[in-house]
Amino acid sequence: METTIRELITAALKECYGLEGVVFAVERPKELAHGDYATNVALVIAKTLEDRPQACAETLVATLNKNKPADIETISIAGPGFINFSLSATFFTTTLKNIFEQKDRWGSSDLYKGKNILVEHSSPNLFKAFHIGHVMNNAIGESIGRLAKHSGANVRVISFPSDISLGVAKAIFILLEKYGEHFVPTDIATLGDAYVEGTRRYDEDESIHARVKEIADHLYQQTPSPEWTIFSICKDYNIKYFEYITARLGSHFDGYIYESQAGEIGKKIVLEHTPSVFTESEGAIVYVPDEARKDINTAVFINSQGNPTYEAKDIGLLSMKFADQPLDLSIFVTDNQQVPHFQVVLDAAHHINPAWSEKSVHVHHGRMSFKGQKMSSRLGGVPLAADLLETLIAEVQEYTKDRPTADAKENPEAIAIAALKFSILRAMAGKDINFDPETSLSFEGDSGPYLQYSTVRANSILAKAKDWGAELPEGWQTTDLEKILIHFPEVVEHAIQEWSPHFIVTYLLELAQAFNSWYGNTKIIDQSVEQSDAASPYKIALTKAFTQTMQNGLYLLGISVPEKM
RNA sequence: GUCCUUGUAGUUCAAUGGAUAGAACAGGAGACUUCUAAGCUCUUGAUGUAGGUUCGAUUCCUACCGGGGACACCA
Repeated sequence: METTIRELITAALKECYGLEGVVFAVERPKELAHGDYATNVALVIAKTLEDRPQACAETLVATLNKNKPADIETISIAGPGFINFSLSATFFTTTLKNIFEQKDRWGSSDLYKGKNILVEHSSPNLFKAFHIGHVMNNAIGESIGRLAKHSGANVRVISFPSDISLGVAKAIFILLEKYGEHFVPTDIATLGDAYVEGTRRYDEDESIHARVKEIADHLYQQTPSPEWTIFSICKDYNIKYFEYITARLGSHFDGYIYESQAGEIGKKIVLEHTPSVFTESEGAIVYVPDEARKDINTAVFINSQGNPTYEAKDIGLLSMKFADQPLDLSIFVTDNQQVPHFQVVLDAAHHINPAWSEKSVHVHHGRMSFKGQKMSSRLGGVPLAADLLETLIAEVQEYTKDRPTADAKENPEAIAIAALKFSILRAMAGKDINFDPETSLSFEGDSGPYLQYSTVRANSILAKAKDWGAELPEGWQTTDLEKILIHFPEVVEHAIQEWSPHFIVTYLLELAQAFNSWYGNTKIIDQSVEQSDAASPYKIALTKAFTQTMQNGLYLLGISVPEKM
């Protein structure tokens, strides 16, 4: 519909003024009272035409009215010269029918139809605990992966685990010392603790440096040794744990690229492009950006020992990503601390293969900060993902305890995860999130559970409903719910264009509020009467359209809908 | 010091340069013999400071102030 209106206006501009190529907006007005679509075109052209915006609007509206399709009811002028379009009732019923036909595909777009998109997110540092920061990355990455799938593209989702590093060598040192060479991990905490302890010991005790470096060498060279054996076992264990925890959060990965693999390839590529792209400086291989680029730092790609740094590893990663398949888009998700790093890497990569930088999209999110002492008193330190989930699940169970409608067997984890993901995805990615469990993880008001609850309640009506139909009842007054419903595909498209899940969140809140408000004032089915009122089938259809839209939207956020709540 | 980023009610978040800056939580009030009250209705309250660009600025530009981050051999 947006496209139709746009074309209509473009034609009118040409007819009235002979104007072409005017940039104007067609959008959903903030106020529903202002109609279903609005355009600022009159305000835009008023200046070049040296006429009053209202006068331009009047001329345009006269022409628009002549060519008006049946789906548009009225075209009016308002405020400083906006042109507002109100749609006919038939358009809403057509949309409802579309929703029932398209089902799970309702709202999906074809922006990247037939393209190949690779999404990388949730890249863990093996041996380091999966904490709340990873949850944030996972929530955003998972949602972007799902948005990509709704863009018509072939999507592959991968993760880039950091496996071998000096830090891991420190952890192995501790494990060998404490448990000997026949160590077999039985829980994830032991590994995380070893990492922390190793880092501390390395800083305090210089006498272990030589041994730790030897361990690191053996890992890099894959030398048969006790450390290599332990490392291999622990790496498998960590990956299994990573898969377990991300599966609980709703993610699945199509594959992994390990940092150790990327490092070797990256080093080779960097050496091949020295000195054409990279230069030698003080024994290291560095990249010096163009002088005009003040926003990019010089960075070391291969250190003076001849080992690839993080930068070279990312060059290797880029090469591997683009080697696997012809990619149209490569999206990777990290926190914004790494923005400067990737600016250097992509700038350097452009000189090696322009596609690597041109087709890469870096989605960066803010970091979680914690409000006061509350978080630590509740969970202790930086919360691990698993601990946070347990705490939330316990709270959900407490909340649900006295609710007659909730099934005792109902999955409280789905509600806990919804609360968590909502608090992350509601905000525009890129900004830091001030994480206050008391308010951020609410089950009431604007929250994940609110969205779930609205859907569950509507579903329970549908379970009782019999006849339904999208035929418009006589004298039906179009509701806010219908007016909001029709915009879902545009919202999804916007979220895809910006790779911003928060547009979906904002929209679903608005939609759920409209439904709840309508629900509070309307009887949808009347069980006391033998035959429901004449409008009932349509109301049920509307409810059905609502739940379908909510389900599709929540899917894009990685949030599932329970049976009962 | 250089560069990047951010600043909106008491709090957590919205607002492609547009119409009266929206929600939610917290605070105050209320309705219901009704399909799930995690709900609904009403209410108090905000654009860091100073300039500039224009028909119009939370949005763009400049300076300042306050957060966050990066600045060569960690990831």
